[in-house]
Amino acid sequence: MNLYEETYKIVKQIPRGRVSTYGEVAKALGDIIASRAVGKILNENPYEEVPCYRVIYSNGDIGGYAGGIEKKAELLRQDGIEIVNGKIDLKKYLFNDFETDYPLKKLREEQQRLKEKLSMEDDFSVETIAGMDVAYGKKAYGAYVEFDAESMKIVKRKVVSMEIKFPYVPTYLAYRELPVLQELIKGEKPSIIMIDGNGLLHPRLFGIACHFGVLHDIATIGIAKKLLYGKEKDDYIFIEGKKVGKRLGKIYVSPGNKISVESAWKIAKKFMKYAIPEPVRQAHILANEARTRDEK
DNA sequence: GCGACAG
DNA sequence: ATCTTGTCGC
Ligand SMILES: [Mg+2]
Repeated sequence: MNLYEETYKIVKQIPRGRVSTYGEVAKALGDIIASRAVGKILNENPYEEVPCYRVIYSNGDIGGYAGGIEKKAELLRQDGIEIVNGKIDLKKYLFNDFETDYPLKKLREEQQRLKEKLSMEDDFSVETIAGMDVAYGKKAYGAYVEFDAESMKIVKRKVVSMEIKFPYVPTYLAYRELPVLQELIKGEKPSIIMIDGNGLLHPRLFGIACHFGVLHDIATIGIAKKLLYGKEKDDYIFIEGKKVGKRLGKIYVSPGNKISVESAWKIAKKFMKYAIPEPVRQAHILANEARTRDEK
């Protein structure tokens, strides 16, 4: 699923003389949480036939335009739309009767379905611990760094790159980064993988670490630098009363698959040298080096 | 303008 | 996450 193309397919439906909003387009994609992503996607619109200038703020303000806001206003006036004091009357001009199959709703349903395959019981060995992360430029660059658990030394490094097909949308991070991680894991079989992002610490209890863990039937740990969701109490994070993660200094550790909150936290702690566990930190550094080398 | 849901 | 550079208003 390419969310860029899905978005262009929707925006293309806005007729001349009407406007829609970033939020309405996001709703047509299946989740209003993607409204900022819609703005980003339209900013990169490569298609002449996709009238991205017909998408404005939900308060009636014109919003941004890569070719300048003045150009956007001019194009809208050419469509016959009145702009009064920089505002457009949405009561009069709003279009939201989109034909769509709500792709984000389908992805949400997939998350719910795959969640059934999750295991929260400890079921792992501790021989090698890998970290994975992705950096972005024109393309996505993924890095895999594997540590030997006893010597704490790096035993393997790997980098891949591929086209970006999905923007960052809160709670759908997996759909942006999973394709890269899938490519990275080919031929590798670490005991445990630490992934930059959340595991259970997610509104649907299914962050990228869970998703990857289920897909590959492997033990995973989510390592997040900021709190996405949940209530914090005494270093533990709860979602609807369920303990889903534990704070480790400035970061949030949550189980992905085949591991408990406590075990995930202990493994992460063992690899703490700076603010982020070494496997993830090294993967982050390596991914950025790959991008810089390739694009700059 | 603030606050706002990982990366 | 990336951009991209100042020292700051709030
Ligand atoms: Mg990352």
